[in-house]
Amino acid sequence: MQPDQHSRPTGRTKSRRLPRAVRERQILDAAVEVFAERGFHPASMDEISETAGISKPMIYAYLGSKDELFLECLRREAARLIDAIGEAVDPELGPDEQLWRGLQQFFAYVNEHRTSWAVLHRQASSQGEPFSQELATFRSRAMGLISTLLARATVDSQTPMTSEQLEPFASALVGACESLIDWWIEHPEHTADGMAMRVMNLTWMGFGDLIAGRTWSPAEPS
Amino acid sequence: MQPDQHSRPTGRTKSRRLPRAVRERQILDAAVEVFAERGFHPASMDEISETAGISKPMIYAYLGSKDELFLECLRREAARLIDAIGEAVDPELGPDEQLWRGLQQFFAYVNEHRTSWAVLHRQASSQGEPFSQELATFRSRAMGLISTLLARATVDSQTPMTSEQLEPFASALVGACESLIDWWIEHPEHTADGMAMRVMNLTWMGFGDLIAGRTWSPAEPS
Amino acid sequence: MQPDQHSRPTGRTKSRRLPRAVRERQILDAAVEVFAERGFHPASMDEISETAGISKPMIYAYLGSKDELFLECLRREAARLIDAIGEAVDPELGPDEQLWRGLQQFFAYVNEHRTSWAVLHRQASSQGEPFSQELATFRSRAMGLISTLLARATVDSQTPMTSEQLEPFASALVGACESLIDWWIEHPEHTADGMAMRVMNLTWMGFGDLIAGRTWSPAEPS
Amino acid sequence: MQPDQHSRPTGRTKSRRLPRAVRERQILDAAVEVFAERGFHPASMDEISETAGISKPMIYAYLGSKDELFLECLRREAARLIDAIGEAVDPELGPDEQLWRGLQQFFAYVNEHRTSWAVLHRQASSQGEPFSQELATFRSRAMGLISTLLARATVDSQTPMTSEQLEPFASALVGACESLIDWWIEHPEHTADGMAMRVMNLTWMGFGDLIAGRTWSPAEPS
DNA sequence: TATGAATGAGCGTTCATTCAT
DNA sequence: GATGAATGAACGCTCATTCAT
Repeated sequence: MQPDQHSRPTGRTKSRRLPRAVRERQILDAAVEVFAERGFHPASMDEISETAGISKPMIYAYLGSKDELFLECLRREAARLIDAIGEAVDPELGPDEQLWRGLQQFFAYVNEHRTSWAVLHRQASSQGEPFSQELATFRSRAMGLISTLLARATVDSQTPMTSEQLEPFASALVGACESLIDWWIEHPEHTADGMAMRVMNLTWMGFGDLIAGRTWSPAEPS
Repeated sequence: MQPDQHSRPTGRTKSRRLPRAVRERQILDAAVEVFAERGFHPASMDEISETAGISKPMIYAYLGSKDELFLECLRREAARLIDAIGEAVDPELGPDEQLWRGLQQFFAYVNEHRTSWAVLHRQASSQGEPFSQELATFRSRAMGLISTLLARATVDSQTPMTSEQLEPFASALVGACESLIDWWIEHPEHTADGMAMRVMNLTWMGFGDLIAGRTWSPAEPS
Repeated sequence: MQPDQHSRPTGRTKSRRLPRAVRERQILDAAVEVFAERGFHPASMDEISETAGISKPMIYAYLGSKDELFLECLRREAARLIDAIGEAVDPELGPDEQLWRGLQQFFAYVNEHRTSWAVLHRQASSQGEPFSQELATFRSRAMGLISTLLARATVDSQTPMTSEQLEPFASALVGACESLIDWWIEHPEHTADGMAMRVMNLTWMGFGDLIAGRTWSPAEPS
Repeated sequence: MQPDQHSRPTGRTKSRRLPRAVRERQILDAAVEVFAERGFHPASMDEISETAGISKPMIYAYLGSKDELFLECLRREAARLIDAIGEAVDPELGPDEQLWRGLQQFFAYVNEHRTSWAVLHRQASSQGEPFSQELATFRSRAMGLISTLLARATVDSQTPMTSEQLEPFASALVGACESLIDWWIEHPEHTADGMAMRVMNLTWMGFGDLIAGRTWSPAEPS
């Protein structure tokens, strides 16, 4: 019926016999793409295997079930994001500058990896137990960074706060960022730095200061 | 699941042949419950019909397809939430007090209607176009309230801000609340007012003030 | 939900309490219309009841199941067609004139009652046993008329033929007419008489005569 | 049902994992059988898959939806019938002899493939647009053959007729054959050649000649 | 009498998953 | 190692039919 539809477009004839690591990367790339575009349930293993250019049995052999595949996507993308942010923060700086750098990097990363973020955040949060659990792990790592940072900043004040007390604030900060990204998608004319600045103004200064005309701005030439 | 919700009027004695409006409510109640527990796709019309105690054909006759049913759930729950919040705000008060009342009511409502909130927020945001559209409509209404409120507050300041400029801050505020709810679920020992207070401290005062030991608290006995 | 959609368009307020015969006619009219438009299986009892302006339980009370309803449609429409044709034939005339009159009337009837014909012929012939049986009954009555007519015509010839021998020819004649109607639908510019003439030319004269330029035409002014 | 149709090659020893082309043939065979026996709508994909000895998903993978499957049946059977007839006609012969051979072959084919014919004709003609369209295509090909044949025959006569003028006659001829087959089914004692002869007598000679005792018969020993 | 309300049963379709080669 | 072939199980949806009022 369809006689000559074989042979992948990319010159690789047959493309067989690749090392396992490469295959796994191909599969995960395709999976992230398809999960991001369709959502977890509507994404079919058929489409993922076609996108990856690898037959379904291979996917099952390498990554297990659809759930495990999705979890693996989650872990990889989360690690990438955390790494990107971690590299940007310099513990020598003041707390507001550290937060600022982290936010800068966060929005820059999301800007460049929209699909990753879609998989990571929106899809994972809405599916049941195994995934939201994984997402929670990632989130708590991000929140841990933030609350530790803030805790250190209060150490010398009159009312030092434990990192545990600061956890809900970190959570709220993360949520604020996630929500702002939705707004950003509909207002793409703003820059990543502009978005980070908004978060600083809201969470460092607060509406009280904003209303009074006091805003936050980064220190002299970064 | 919710033991004393409506209490079958006639002690389960074949209370069939109810008027349409009643059936529609039963169906929507069941649908919200099942969608919240399973998520949109995994929720099956069979389970919804069993939960509602009504056969599937009636669901289709009254509410249409699964998509339409979900949309209707969304609309009802969103309207309820918005109403609950709207009733709590008194335009005579100062902006921080208004925000405070709104947040109080919001967390109180969510506390009492966890399943509604799950349907409304997490499920709707992760499914495709027809639903995220509906959710956006609801969200923008909430954000409109907030940004208008803040805009009025800056009118007399040196740097008045338009409600449009304040929109991203409103979006971030909403996201912060949503995220805090996740944290709350894992720390249920806190009260709704405590949660609202945290949001006030973050968004009205900001980390800057928090670190310096300045916090927000409601006006004298309300 | 839809508060004021009652009250039939036709002034009859409520239209209740009509004699049974009238109800049955309404139902059959609607059924023929819907069966003709949709086909037997795709036609739903819901649509029939809506078209008739009568609730479904009434249909079941008066005409029985969907199958029985369709059979009743068949019987009524077949009787009408046979009657129309029977009235046109005058046993005093010659056989070709009788055939001609019958065909005239047949095409005239079909022209005016397309939906009836659709129900009668195309739908009935393709559904299973109970219906094709009914259709066969009708057909054999029509074929009986024709073959009797032809048999009488051969009585005085050298090779008289029994009406039984002529039956297959009658069947073929009926089939030719049915098929011509399909062609007619796509060439509606032709008149009913023109169609009848074609049948006469084919079945009375035959290709042999046609090719030789000999055609049939009705007797002097009818 | 048909005992000696293909004879499972390996005596039913789990002969799974067959190439696609073979499976497609099996599916189409089963589909034709079931569609013919039950009709289009009452035929269920379940029964087709059981009859074919193949699970439903394979049917969908190979042939698409129920509609597409039916269309494919139509195309295959129509092509077979047209081929069978086309092979029988010899353009060197006179027009009546050509028609005679074609009819001979037609009745012989239908005699051997009753189910095919049932699918082709009765089912396709009564279902909606996509199918009657396909049937019309097939029919017009058959009619084209006939009317061209007749047109050539009149070329040298006093009143030459275009193939377009002859189209309705061809249509009627086809309908006559179809209807005769119904009669044949109830009188199976007649031979295929006998049936073909009846058509010749009706359409080549006409009732006029028949009544007068003039009949058609094939040329000397064929 | 007349009907809105109600359902059992079934259909077309799809998908994650696994054999057999 | 790699894949085309294959399926059990389920899902969304509809329909003919009947009950209770």
